[in-house]
Amino acid sequence: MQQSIKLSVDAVVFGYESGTISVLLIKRKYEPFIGEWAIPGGFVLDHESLEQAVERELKEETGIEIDYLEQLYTFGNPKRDPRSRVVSVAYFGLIKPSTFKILASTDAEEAQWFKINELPSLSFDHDHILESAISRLRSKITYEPIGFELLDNKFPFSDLEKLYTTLLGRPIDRRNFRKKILSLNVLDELDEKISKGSGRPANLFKFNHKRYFALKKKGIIFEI
Amino acid sequence: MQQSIKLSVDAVVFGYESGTISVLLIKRKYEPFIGEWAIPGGFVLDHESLEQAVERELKEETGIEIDYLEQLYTFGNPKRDPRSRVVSVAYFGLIKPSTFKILASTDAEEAQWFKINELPSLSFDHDHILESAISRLRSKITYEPIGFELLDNKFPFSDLEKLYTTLLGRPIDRRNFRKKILSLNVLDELDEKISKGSGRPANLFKFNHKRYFALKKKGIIFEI
DNA sequence: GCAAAAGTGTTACAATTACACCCATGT
DNA sequence: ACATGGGTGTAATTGTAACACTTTTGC
Repeated sequence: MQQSIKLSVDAVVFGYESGTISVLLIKRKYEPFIGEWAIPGGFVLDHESLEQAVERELKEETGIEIDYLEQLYTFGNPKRDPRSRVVSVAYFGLIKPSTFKILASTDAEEAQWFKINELPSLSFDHDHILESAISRLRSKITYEPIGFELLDNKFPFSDLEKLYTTLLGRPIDRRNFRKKILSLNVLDELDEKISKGSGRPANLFKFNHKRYFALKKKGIIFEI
Repeated sequence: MQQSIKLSVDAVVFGYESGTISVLLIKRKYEPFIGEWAIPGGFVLDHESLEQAVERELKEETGIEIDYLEQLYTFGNPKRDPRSRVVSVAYFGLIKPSTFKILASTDAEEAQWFKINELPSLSFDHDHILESAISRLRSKITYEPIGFELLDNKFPFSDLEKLYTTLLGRPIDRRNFRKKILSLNVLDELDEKISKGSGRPANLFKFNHKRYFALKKKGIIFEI
């Protein structure tokens, strides 16, 4: 068999901080679309798994190490790359604010965070990939606790609430939300408070992975 | 760039008839795993889209034309094919009983239906792919009306009910189920009855795609 | 003492569940 | 007339949604 299809991976990485969701993009160094913005990614090496390829490319191009990674979709339109046939397996990644802050401060010209409502236009079919990723994030947050992957290990309840209102694009009743989340019993309340300058300091919470997986095994599912 | 990864597609096709779900498998004609059962599929040609490749392979290997097709997942473990690096984009397909019956009757040795609780062991990582597909089918049926793709255009309500009890693996209250489905207002009751030999003849229903897509646009989602 | 964010309960309403008998046909 | 599968309503329970005031801190 003769086949000249190339295989690449791309990663849409989301970060969250104080009410805004951002995506990590890179400025292309090579043709085609040199100088334009694109989702980080690249060709898969013969010996490595797809996940390894994503992680390698992310590190090479943006210096980042990802906290959460899942496969999104494989884009295989024959014309998606103008030069040759390239099929791309797109991934969906999340990072915690601590990582976000480090990266945001290194004023690298090649990699940059963009708020998801201030996106530049992208090369290839990357607009399309990004759209899929955003819609996946929005819907997934309602039935799996991936939101916690966008927050630090310890967080005040209001951060979680703000994240949800941001992603869902509508206000949430604070009391009902808190009741519902706490009733799942997957958060541990810590003996620690955080103050944000003004106002009453908030208790910190921690997501309890063990308890969540135990619930999941029993078939009890997260739902907002 | 030098890359020697090959790209294939595989399709897990489900069919349903009178209380059992079946999967279409083929007996391999070539090495490796010659003579063993596998999911239909093959290499993607340079010029064709992934969906075209799936449809072509399905037709070549099983003679089938699919009623519903969606991408499942891309399997890229470097060792999944013992001979060389092959990444496979797996698809998930559904056919209606009319198609099912035609195929089931042609006693082709190469392609055969297997009930999902009487599966043979499969070559490559196809057990794994099949597992993913089954779990996708089971969960997807609860939030999207793909069940209708497993029934004929006209069907008695009891067929739908039986399909759900089969897939969910538990009994459903007939009255509640009917109430819920009918309240979605996506079924048209026809002026036609069907008799299954004994018992009261059943009214036939038809899934109304237009009405469903209209609902979906408004953000109202299917849920069982 | 006031501005700012955190924390907390109750009631009305909607959705889900449980449950059993009659109906239309074939033999 | 009986066996077989189809069709139907109501009440109890549970879950969801709406809603406003008090508490703790910084300035």
